[in-house]
Formats: sequence, structure tokens, C-alpha cells
Amino acid sequence: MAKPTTPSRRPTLEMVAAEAGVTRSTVSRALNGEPDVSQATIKHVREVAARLNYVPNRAARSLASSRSMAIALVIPEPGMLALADPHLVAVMAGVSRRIEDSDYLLSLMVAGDSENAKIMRYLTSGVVDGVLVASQHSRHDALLYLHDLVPVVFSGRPTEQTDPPNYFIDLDNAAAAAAGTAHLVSLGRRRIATITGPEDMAAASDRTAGWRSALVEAGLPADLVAVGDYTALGGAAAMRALLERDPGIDGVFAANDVMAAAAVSVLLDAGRRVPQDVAVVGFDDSSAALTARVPLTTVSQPSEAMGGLMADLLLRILAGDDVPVSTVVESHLVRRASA
Amino acid sequence: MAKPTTPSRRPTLEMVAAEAGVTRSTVSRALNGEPDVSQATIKHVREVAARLNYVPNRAARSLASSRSMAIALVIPEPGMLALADPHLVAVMAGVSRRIEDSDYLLSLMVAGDSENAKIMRYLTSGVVDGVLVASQHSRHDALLYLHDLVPVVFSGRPTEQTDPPNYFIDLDNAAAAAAGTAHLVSLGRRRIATITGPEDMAAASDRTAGWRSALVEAGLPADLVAVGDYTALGGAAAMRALLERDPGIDGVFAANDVMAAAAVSVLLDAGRRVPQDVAVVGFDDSSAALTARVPLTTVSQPSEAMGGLMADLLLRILAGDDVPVSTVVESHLVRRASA
DNA sequence: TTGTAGGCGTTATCAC
DNA sequence: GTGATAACGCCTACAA
Repeated sequence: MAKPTTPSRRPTLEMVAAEAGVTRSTVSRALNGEPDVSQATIKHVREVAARLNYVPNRAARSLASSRSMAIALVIPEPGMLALADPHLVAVMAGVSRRIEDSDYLLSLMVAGDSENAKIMRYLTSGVVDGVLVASQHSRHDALLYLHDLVPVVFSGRPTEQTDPPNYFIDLDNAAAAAAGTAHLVSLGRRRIATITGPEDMAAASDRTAGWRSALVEAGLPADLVAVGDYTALGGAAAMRALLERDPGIDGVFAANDVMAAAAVSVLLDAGRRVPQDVAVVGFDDSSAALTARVPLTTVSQPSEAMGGLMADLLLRILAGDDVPVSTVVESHLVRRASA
Repeated sequence: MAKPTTPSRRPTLEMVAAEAGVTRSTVSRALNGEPDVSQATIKHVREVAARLNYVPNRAARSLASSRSMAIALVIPEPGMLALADPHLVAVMAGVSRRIEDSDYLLSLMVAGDSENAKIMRYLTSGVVDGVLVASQHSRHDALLYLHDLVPVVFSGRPTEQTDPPNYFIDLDNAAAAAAGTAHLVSLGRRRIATITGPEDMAAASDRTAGWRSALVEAGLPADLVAVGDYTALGGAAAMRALLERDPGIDGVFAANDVMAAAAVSVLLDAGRRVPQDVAVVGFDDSSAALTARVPLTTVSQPSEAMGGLMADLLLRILAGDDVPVSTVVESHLVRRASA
């Protein structure tokens, strides 16, 4: 057993001021790099502050300035589960990179259902200046009304229209999915199935709609739908179910790469050749597309750039700029071995 | 273009007090569930607060109470890269779950190198009551001296001894790795290689040491070492290098499951049967062990429980309890198909 | 260029 | 049980 750590009391601005022989105002100004402070005092004050290991109290600072210089990135997914999704991780990386070279600090919150209320209070309590929301389940629409209290940028078209509207960046998921499916059609495939994402996510159902429209346009049946959940296990189960339903499947469009990779694995283990017997198209162009047993042909979306864009948008809003409510990014098909 | 959102001013305690016809003190007490407040006023005040959508200002609150009711979980890995590691994600999930049903709020910070200073200031600025550090690279040892200002719990033995010591939970990585390697020996394998983790991580080098000691004990050569980085790509590259170096390899101990799974894939593609020709043992018993092409025999560590333990320890420290400086958790071998 | 003084929205310690 | 009143540590006019 150890005795509980007794953190030593941190120095305050007051103490730095006393030690430096000036007033608190001067210390504050010197430390915050405000104009109209003499080089000499700046230097002196900074030295004293460094010697004392002074770190400004953020609570006091934001109380006084009514800004916290912090931004929250909210992942509305229960239990860190979301972190298995490489697209989301790429978005997070993009956000992180953009925020890093700003003066803001990024803090991540993963919003399990139970914790939702706690997080909502946090986000509205004035300790973050802005909020980024990645991956939007429709059941979390409390987030949609956050923008009344703090600026918010969503990734993905919000499931509900609000007034005033929420800022968001998006991709035409239906068109992108249709393009991926059309590629399978152009390869001469006739029995084209889809493995969908979670049904309560707008982006996922848009992709299913895109798959359907491409098949309808080609005069092909759009009956082979298996619901997935964006995970490898879910994708594998869906693929097995599809094979059982129709062993003659010759094309699969999966709503993300992770499921596509799992599907490829199931197909190979079932003795099908990919792409000769069954062609597979994924979505995201994430790391999973490259580590799949057959490198995936996939609908590429600029995940990391999207994160950067979200962050950039928010920073501009915080700077008082006028920004467009929605920003649409482009996707394109990346051809590899699987289709 | 939309006009920048003008967040409406949040109501203050003052306003609730006025509306409810009592003083701020009473509102504060009623809302915080303090004793000595009449049931009637509690009810009334809460109603008014709810009607006004009152959310306490966290900065003011923590300034006055000198507690923030927030805990930071720091992942000292650059660029969200770490999130590809299922062990880490499991630890995070364990932390999250334990914090969720406390009164504290969890915020995650991913510490890219450049951002390190920003995060250090944040952690010492009084806006978090405690810090959890997961996955310890030796280059981030500034974190080791954080405990002077705020309670900290590490996962993994800190790379340096400090005084007073840092709290941590750990696993005997060397012994665990030795056990995994001994299993390969017991299977009659003679050319046993290892794929290591990053060289600057204590846990990783302990595993390499364990592998080596098991081989030495068995009178086998311990020369087949390939350095990996805990990623699939790194694991695959390492496996290819090993095969090139010695095509006669018949056993592989990988420092995590992700690399083990990648190694299995490389081996299969190179025409080796797993486990008949080459037996493979992983580490973690993470989700990657199950999704590998051959389900992995692996050294299991209770990742999620470890996260829970870390959180629990910190919570107890914050509650003023006496807790042990180190807590060691147990590992055991899980046998599946790969060895 | 620097000092003075008031205030940011809470909690906490007194009285009443 | 409730109301004054003074912190908490910093920022920011305004004055000098």
C-alpha cells in the first residue's frame, strides 16, 4: 500500500506576479502574447512562470474569457465498438490532424447510450467551444439540437432537418453505391447481392438504395439483401446467409470494406474464386481493402480528408466566418483484384 | 451560405434562482442533492431548472469546487494509429464501462507527438481530476511526472521508477510470452521465430525476452527475430522476412494477435499449412484471434478487465482510498487451431 | 507600457 | 431550511 498521492498545489497567476514583481494583468498579458507588452517583461515573466512550473487554470480562464479553446469529437456509438471501423478511425485521424495545428485542444467522447445524458450536459456546459459529430445513428438525435448552444458540424447528412440547419459534410452515398454496383453489372454479373450497414444509419440505407437503383436500371432483380453491421463477423454471417439463399450469386456489393473482406474470406473458404466466380465490391477504400485476402475493388471516399474538412469548418465557424451549411465530397471507384 | 449560428445564451444559476423565487445558494443545494433542503423546494427548483434548460457551467463549478469530475484517458500514440490495436480498444472499452457508472466523465486524448505539450498543459490545468495512461511508449515519459499534480494510473509498468511511484496495473509479459513459446516447444517445434512489437515499448521487449528464455531453456537457438509494429502490414512483412531468412521455420510466436493473423495469412499464401507445417501463437486473445484465417492459439490477457481495473483504481484514489501501487493480472494460454 | 478593479457562474462558510 | 457573502483564478476594460 502507498499513501495516496498528495498533488502539490499548483502556482497561480498571482504567485507568478508576486515573484516577478508585477501585477496579475501584466503576467496575463505577457503569457498570452498580447500586444503592448515590453519585450523585457515578456521575457522576465515567462522565465518566472517556467521556473515555477506555472500552468494556467483552464477553468478560471474559460470562466473569465467565456471560451474554452477545446473541441469535442463525439462518436455516437456504444462501447468503443465503433473503433473497429477503419473509415471512422480515418475520419478521426483527419480531425485530429487539423485540430493539432490550431490552438484548440481535441477531446474524444464515445457516447454509449447510457452515458448519453452525461455527455449532452458536458457538451452544453460551456467547456467546449465546438462539437464535431462522427457517424450518425438516428437514435442519437438529441445531438441535432445541440447547435442551439454550441456550434456543431456533423459527418453525414443529419437524419432530421432542423431550423436553423446543422452544418455537415457529406457524400452522395446513393450515387456512390450505384456506381459500385454498376461496375459489377458492367462485368456481366447478374445475381448481385448486397450486404448492408446498420439499418438505423442514413448513410447505410442510402447505399442500399443506390445498389437497388443500379440493379433496377439494369433490369436485374434486387432481392438479395443481407443486413450487416459494418463488422467482420456481421459481414461473414451475411455472406453465408446469402450463399445459402442463392448459391448462384456472382456479385456482391458490401456497404463497407470490413464486411467485403469478410465476405471474400467466406467465399474463398466456400470454394468460390474471387473475382472469377464471385466479384466483390467494397466501400470506403480503407485499410481493410488492402489487407483483404483478395485486394478489394471499392468505392473510395476521402475519409481522412472528410475529417479534416469537418474540423476546418468548425474552426472557421469559431473564427466567425460564414461557411456553407453543407459540403459534399466526391467518391470514385478504385479497381483492384476483387471485381 | 448560412449566417453563423448565434448560440443563445445559456441560463445561469442566478436566472433559475430569480425564476424560482429563491437564492442561488438554495438552487445550488437543491440541484446538487445536498441534505437540509426541503422536498418542496427541491421539486420546485428542479422544475424551474428543467423548464429553463439550465445546465450548470462546468468551468465555474470546478473553479469554485476545485474538482472537475472529469477523467482523461490518454493514448500516447501518434495519429489515431493505435486504434487499429484491438487490445488497446478493449482496454479503452473497459475503462469506459467503469467510468460510465461513476459520476465522472471520460474524455479521450490521443497524444500525437507534436500535440504532446498541449496535452500535458491540459492535463495539468486542473480540468481533469485524474489521468489514465494506456500503452506506454518510452518516449513519452513526461507523463511519468504528471502524478505530482494529478493522480495517474498507467497500464503497463512505467519505464522509469519515480518517487513517489506511479500507480500501474501490469501483466508478467516475459512469463506469458515464455509460456506461449513453451507451448510451441512442447509441440515439438525446433525452429521457432518471433515477431516482436515496437522496440520502444517495455511490454513488447519483455515478450521478446520471454520468447528467448523459453528457447534457451529448451536448448533451442533464439536467432529468428523480426521486428514488427503491432500492425497487420508490419506483421506480414516480418513473416515474409523470416521465411526468406529460414524457410524451415516451424513455429512462430507473435507479440500480438494482429501480427499473428497476418503471419498466418502469409504462411498460407506461401503454401505452408498452419499448424501442420508451421504452428503460430499470438498474444492478447483479441478479436483478431477469432477472425484470423486459422483461429489463433494465443496468450490471453484480460484486456477489458485491465481497463476496468485501471479506472477502478483511479476512482478509488480520487475517493481518498489507499490502493496498492501495482496490480498484476494473470494471463493464460488459449488453445485454438493455429498451434 | 503597466496597474486597478470588476466580473465570469459556481460552491462553501457563515449567520439567521 | 434558507439567505448573504466571500472566495475560486483568470481576463479585460479603463485609467494612469
